[in-house]
Order: sequence, then C-alpha cells, then structure tokens
Amino acid sequence: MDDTLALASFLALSNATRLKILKCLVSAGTDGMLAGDVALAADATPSRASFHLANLQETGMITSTRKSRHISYAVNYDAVGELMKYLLQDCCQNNETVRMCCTSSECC
Amino acid sequence: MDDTLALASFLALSNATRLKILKCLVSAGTDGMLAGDVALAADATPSRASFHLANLQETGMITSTRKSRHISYAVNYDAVGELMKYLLQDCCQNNETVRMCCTSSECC
DNA sequence: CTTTCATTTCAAGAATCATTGAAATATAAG
DNA sequence: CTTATATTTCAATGATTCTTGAAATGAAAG
Repeated sequence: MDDTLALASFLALSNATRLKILKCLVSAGTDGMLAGDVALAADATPSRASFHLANLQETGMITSTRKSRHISYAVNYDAVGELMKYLLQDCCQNNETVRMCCTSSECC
Repeated sequence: MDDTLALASFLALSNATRLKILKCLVSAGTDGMLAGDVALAADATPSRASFHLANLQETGMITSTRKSRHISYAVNYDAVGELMKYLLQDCCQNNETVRMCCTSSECC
C-alpha cells in the first residue's frame, strides 16, 4: 500500500459516522447492507450516509453492488488487512510489540 | 481502547507530516529523537513539528522526555498495538483475513 | 542576572472536511 | 409513459484542522 492510500484510509477511519458504518457492515456479513439501512443504522440522512459510503469506497475498504433499485455495501477485508499491514510493517518496521496485538484474540 | 481515542488516533495518522514523524521515531529506536531533529527530518518548521508532535502525543502513540535543554520523543508501541487491536477486534470482529495480515512478516 | 538555545504557545488566515436540503439520476412498477 | 422508490450529486454553509511567524517559556552557560 502506498502512503497516499494509507493516509486516505486513516482519514476515512477518523470520522465517527464512517467508523459506525464500517462496524455495521462488518456485522452485516458477506451479504452486505443496503444504503438505506446503513443510513438508518448509522443515524444519518441518506445524503450524509451516501457521502460517507463513497468516501469509504474510495479507500477500497468497502465495495458496492447494485441490486435492482437498491445498492448493497460490504466490507472488503483485504483492504483493511492491507492497512493493518502498512501500519505494522511500513510504519512500525514489524515491531514485535505491535505485532503481538494481532496474533491471537487474547492479547495485549 | 474507546472509540474517542481510536478516532483521534486515526486522525493523527491521517496527516502526511505526522506519519513521516512517526516513521522517523520508529527508525530512531528506543532512544528517541530530539524535537529539533524531528523537524529537520520531517522537513517542517519547529513550530509545525511541535504542533504535530503534540497531536501524536495526545493519542499516546508517542512519548516525550526532557533532556536538559532538549526534548526527546519516542514511539509508544503499546499504544500503536492497541489501535491495531481496536481495528482488528472492535471494528472487524477479529476477522481472519484481516488478522492474517499481521501474523507473519510474509503475509497478504 | 543576562544571554543563548531549544521548544512551545498563540492568533490569524488558509485549507480541508462535514452537513444540509434540494435537485438529479437510475431502476422498477402500474 | 407516468409515477414511485432508492440513491447520489450538487452548492452553500458551517466546522475542523493546518500553517505561519511572532512572542513566550524553560533550561543551561557565561
């Protein structure tokens, strides 16, 4: 991952509404979630949800597929993983302490 | 880690100068780096470097210790690890794909 | 105690980002 | 073809963040 995408991804994660949306989509699973439902779940107007969904999609962390009149959004775990990898390896030079936080569910 | 700290940490990482500073401090090792040297390395004015160092310190990802007239900054890997953990566990519900990106140096 | 050096703080302006509501687009149904 | 539904786009405003340079602080040396 290049620095520009990493910066954009961190910026995307730095907004409360977008973080909420990401968590919703994780909970929704592989089927994803319709834009309207995301707006309801995130307590945002359709316009606002759309804005933040587009922002997240620009970073690659979520994807969208149209389903007739609706649009379904889903998490792209590969992209999130790439960001984790960037933080661990490119930023922290694969530091042991940082890496240990992710090697088991019981950590830190 | 609570959401507020996570949001502030992601915001801190979303700035090019701050990301550069963090990488410098990682390279500097446990001894850390003097504020003035950070400014030089990050190609920023002392004032600007100080602003970004303070911002990073607020998130806990770096620490400072005064050494006579100088102030030395160093990375706090525990805090960075906590953020990784938040992203992996709290956001991604410990998703396998995301976790795999951090379990070995050869991954993704 | 004065000076010097390293760093921070502050205020102002510039830049970026977020919110709002209305209008536009796309798809399907009658 | 017209209407209804779902979503996005747009422009304007508001809010937050960043940069800059000058002044203030803190610590050591003469």
